[in-house]
Amino acid sequence: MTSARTLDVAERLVQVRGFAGFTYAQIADEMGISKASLHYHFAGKADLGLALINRYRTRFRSTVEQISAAGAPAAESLAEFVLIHESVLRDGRMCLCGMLAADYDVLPEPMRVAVVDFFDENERWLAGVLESGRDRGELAFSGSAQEAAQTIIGGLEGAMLTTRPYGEIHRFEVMASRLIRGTVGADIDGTRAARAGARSESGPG
Amino acid sequence: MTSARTLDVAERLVQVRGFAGFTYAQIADEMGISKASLHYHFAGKADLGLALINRYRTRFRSTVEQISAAGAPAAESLAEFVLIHESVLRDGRMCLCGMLAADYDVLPEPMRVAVVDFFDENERWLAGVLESGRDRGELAFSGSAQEAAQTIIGGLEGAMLTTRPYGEIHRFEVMASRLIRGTVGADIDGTRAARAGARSESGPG
DNA sequence: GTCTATAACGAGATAGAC
DNA sequence: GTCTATCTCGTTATAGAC
Repeated sequence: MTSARTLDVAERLVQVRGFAGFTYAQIADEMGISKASLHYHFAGKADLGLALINRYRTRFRSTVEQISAAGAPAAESLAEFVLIHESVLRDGRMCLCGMLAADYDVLPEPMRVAVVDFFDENERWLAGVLESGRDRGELAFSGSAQEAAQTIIGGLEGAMLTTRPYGEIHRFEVMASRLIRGTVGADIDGTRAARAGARSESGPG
Repeated sequence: MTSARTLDVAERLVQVRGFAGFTYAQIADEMGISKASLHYHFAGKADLGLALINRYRTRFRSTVEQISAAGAPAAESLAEFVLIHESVLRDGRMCLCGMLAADYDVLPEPMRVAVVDFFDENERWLAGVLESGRDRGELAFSGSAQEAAQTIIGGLEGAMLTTRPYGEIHRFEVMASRLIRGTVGADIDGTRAARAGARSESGPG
């Protein structure tokens, strides 16, 4: 249990402060335990960092696979994919692996490999969504689905990166919407509106 | 002179390692002087960081103003804007302010303000290019030029961020090309090809 | 599994000679 | 302007008791 809580706290710290900018002392303080206890669960910062990526990647995978499994129209799946990122940003965080991509040069080798694996995996998943969306005539783009997927993933990471200093989620929404429309010709604002509608209907209004 | 050299060395270190990941000792080593000497020129890390952003911003401004002054077609100006980023990436670096945007939460307040100012200024310049390009019928996009500019700048930052771990500049080129085409309907590959042609003509071949 | 204590190192920063 | 020497603090990490 402590391991999981440690990962929760450390994850947020890395997403907010970067790999070089977070410390065992910060985790320990927040959890109300000692630094030494942390070392029992994660021998070193490199081990903790690697565990963070692996858990993040697994969780991310399960989320996107739920999206695919729903079998919704491509535009809707894309909107959900964007919403994953948006929810992270709403919490004031950068994507874990986006942050670690910035820190890439100071990462221990095993973490570097894991970060690249994360992007590769998401790129493959997204390319699959784009490919089948194009097959069904729901999406339109030239060239390979892989390239389009790279463009979307990079664009979302950049949207998070440049929005965070402003603290205005609207910035991200606008960029993501234009990015998806421009890259594969899909409109995700419909899903966003439906979501907002669903929220207000089920809300205390 | 030492101040300028210090900024050169520190700039690269920040672009590669982040603000929390670079140290006075690294600068001093590389320059062959002592840490104490650095403190004579820049009292603290916060002062050095602020000086870095201000110089970067000034240099960036002069570069983009040269682009506008050339009065080339919008697509060409956009290609030049992309090439600024590409040349940074070729050197294995992240955009200075993109990197600092990742480090935003650990930056001293004056640096935070300067980072946002940098993005605001470039967004204004780019929005101007897009607006006049649309007026002349060279570009096509819906909504405000400001939003389109935000999308492009964010997209380029993200393209740099996600390309750097792979070390394959081609990734960036593909993303940038798609980003510009998708956002404002311009093709920058023409300028890229012309550049490559010019290079091979003037080269030793 | 958690603790206190501490080691070992590197960080930013300062004093004062030259 | 640059140096050596040093300070102080924070960092990762370990030892060993409980």
